[in-house]
Amino acid sequence: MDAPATNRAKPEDTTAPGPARSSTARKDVLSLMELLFFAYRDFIAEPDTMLAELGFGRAHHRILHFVGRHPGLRVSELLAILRITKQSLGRVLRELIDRGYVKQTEGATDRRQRLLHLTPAGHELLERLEAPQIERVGRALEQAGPGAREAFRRVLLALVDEDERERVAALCGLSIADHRQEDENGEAIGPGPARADRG
Amino acid sequence: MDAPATNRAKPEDTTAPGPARSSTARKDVLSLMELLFFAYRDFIAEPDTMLAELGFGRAHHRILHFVGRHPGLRVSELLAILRITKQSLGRVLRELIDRGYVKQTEGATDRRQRLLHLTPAGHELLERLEAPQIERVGRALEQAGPGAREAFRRVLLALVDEDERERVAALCGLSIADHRQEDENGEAIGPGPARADRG
DNA sequence: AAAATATGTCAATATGACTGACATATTCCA
DNA sequence: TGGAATATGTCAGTCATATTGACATATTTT
Repeated sequence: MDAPATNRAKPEDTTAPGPARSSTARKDVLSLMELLFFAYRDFIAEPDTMLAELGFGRAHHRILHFVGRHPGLRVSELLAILRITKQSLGRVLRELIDRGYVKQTEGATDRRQRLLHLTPAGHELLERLEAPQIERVGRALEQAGPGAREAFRRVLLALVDEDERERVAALCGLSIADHRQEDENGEAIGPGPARADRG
Repeated sequence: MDAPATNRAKPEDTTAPGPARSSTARKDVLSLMELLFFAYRDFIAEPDTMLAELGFGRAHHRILHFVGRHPGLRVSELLAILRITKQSLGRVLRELIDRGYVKQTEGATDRRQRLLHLTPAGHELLERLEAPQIERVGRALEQAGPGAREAFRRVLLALVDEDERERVAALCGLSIADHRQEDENGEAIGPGPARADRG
């Protein structure tokens, strides 16, 4: 299709403070932003359909995902990750608990904490929801060729707010310092400044 | 740009062997999916804040973006891109028109069509909204090193539904066949099958 | 002239956000 | 020990954005 470094991009004049982008480079970036929109749009389409059939929404999926991948997650950590208020989380989490997809346990050292876990039904549902997404991403990485995975990862991580990057990298089990932790206890996940509420 | 509002999927039919993923590769992919969430979350945070101050939402930004980049876009094309119903688009587009950010012109050859354009105020607003995003993406690409831009582009494009990929590539002005068109007339943008309504 | 197309609009409903206020249990600290 | 801080939950009201369904109008196609 095209040579790896097709110079549609321009010789990258990095003169001024920050990326002093030429008009061409600017359009390039805009194209990528658009493409990111389309990729994301299609990336969520399949689980959205399944969720709708269950009377759930995207918010439920997000919770299932993060709880599934980080068992023992605390409510406050989940709030920080999703960047929503506890009131917003409240109803959605309640539905998941009431319908038997998520369960809560008391914190071992701090009994105020509610540590979140998936039930077997929760694991099953999450697996069903994400199977098409895993398939899609896996295939995309293959199609994009060798090295694309790493480059993709680096760009995504660099898109994250700088002051959040380290925490996100740790949460996702990615490099930066590559301190992976498969801890059952939420405390390994992040010292979370628990913004609790915004108002 | 922002979070899509999709609500339907394609049958995708994964009959073929596909990527026979090992448990490790699977976790890798899940990490990337998580990272995509965080990247997207931070990517839209800045414009969201600005929009809120104006009494606008993400939907307004989406319209401004696509109209801004593809002047003369028809309503039906915009619907196909956003994958929403005309009723959903209706109110938001009306607000943008009423407040002087978007204007409509009659189609030259088909007077039923409403071709969409930004007013000078619309251009200004869009520029303000996207400046931080352009900055963010540009910086991320630089930080990710040479070649990252191309790899990122390839992965994103491969994430798009296969049967939409060519149209998306054309719309974004990206390779595949590299038939770029800077047409003032929306017809160049896509033969759009204008699904109009779902109900 | 009838059918199809492009667009617009009214109405009712659902989801997932928000702010604000307040309640409870637990832990920390002076 | 007792008050402050923390972690969580919940009620109430509002907003933005999406949905389905029905229908209206102008224009083009057949």
